[in-house]
Amino acid sequence: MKLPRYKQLHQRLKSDILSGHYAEGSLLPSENTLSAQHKITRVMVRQALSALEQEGYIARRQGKGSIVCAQQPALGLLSFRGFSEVLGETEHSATSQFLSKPHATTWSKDFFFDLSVSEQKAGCITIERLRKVDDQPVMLEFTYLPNLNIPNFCDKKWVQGSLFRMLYWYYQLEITNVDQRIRALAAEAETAEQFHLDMGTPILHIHRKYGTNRPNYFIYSSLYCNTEHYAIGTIIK
Amino acid sequence: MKLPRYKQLHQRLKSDILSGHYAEGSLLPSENTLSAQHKITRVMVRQALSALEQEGYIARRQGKGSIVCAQQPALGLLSFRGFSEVLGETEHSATSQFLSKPHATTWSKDFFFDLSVSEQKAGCITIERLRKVDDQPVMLEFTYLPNLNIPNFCDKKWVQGSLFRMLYWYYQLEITNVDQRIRALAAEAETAEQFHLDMGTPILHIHRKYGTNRPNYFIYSSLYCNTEHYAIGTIIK
DNA sequence: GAGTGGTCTAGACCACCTG
DNA sequence: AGGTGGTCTAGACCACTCG
Repeated sequence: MKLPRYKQLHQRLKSDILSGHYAEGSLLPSENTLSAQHKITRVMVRQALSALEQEGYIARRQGKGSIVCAQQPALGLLSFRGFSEVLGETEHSATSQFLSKPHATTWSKDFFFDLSVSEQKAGCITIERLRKVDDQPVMLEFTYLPNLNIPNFCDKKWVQGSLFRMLYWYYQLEITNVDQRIRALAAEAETAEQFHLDMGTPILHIHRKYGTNRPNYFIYSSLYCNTEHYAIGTIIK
Repeated sequence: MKLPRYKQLHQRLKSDILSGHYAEGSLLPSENTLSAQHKITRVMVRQALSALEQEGYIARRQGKGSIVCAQQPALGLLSFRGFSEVLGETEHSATSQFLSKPHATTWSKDFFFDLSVSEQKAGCITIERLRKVDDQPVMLEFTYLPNLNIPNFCDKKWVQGSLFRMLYWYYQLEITNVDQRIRALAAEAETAEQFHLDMGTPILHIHRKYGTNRPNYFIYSSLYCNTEHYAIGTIIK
């Protein structure tokens, strides 16, 4: 089980970018330099860099070099956009709080996706978070991780406040795709309360199933969003 | 302005796949064959095939060959998912109808995205479509194309009922990314009527800005969805 | 065993950017 | 002018699939 050398280089560079060894906006060593350092041909170096480029970690400019990109959240998927932001105004202050400590439980009987037998048996870790923008609660998120091969998850420190970064850091777990179902709902009593809204107010709801680089390991999420003042923005490439 | 040979091969193969010259599920000629036929090295053939693979047109299998994939809609972005489908039941019958013939107009004064001066001057082509699933109206879509370098658009025949396929066919225009804002709204009188719903029912709304392979050419879209019975499903890779 | 894609080498020239 | 990434050649051996 030996990794090809260009994949080794790819992972090495990715780790270095994620750890901050190469700062955002700075240049990676040139292709010739990497080629000499790692004693592989430029063709192989380029294969590693192409992968990094495709994943959005670097941008390559002829005559310049390989520029380390600003890091987007997993898949550039989920971000709030205030309408004021569209008009070029100032940034919003976003915060995130836990409604409960992440904890291991059994799956709900009427869970929103079908689960495999091994997922069923393993049980899940439940994470409940409320996100606020400008002190307004805008997103209520329930995340469910099958309790499989993520030892001591609940005791780990979060990395930069991000679940996905944490999963990569401790378990080399990466998100590779998302399958989601989006609906508009009328707020029920409980969610209405969380958002300080009247019952029946239109609320955005998303069911998500994240695929990962571990075969048959999926992460599930159920999100409620108050989109009265902020829309959900997604950029897809 | 000469295209690199591997890009020529890439485009040639893509056209052949889209035109049905290579059927879905069949094999492309082997790398060695393509290399000999086009008198370029295998390295360059592989560069072309990698691009096709990344775009989702082919899947490569060691020892087997390059398999032509089932063609997904642009970016695999927008599809309706009935909940019954999740339960493994039968397919739904989806139809699409024009509420008006595509026509050239000026932009609305309070258009939902900022427009460049050249876009403003060119005016836009407006397309109004209503999509139904099982005879239930589920999506009302307004699409706006800047009237720039798409001659005789309104006279063209649609290709397989798809706007994006049509744009590729006549103008080699491809969608490269999407920036969207999603909200839950209370239905207004007009949309409520289209969907046969009561006013105030929660409705999903999406503003989209599509990027293309033409620099500074964008396509805009405003969508209303009734998600009472069907959720919007998106798969992102 | 023949053919496929996957990995890899050691060169070359060109287009572009920056000092 | 020197260094960067972009394009390109002509080979090689390996891992895998299939008949």
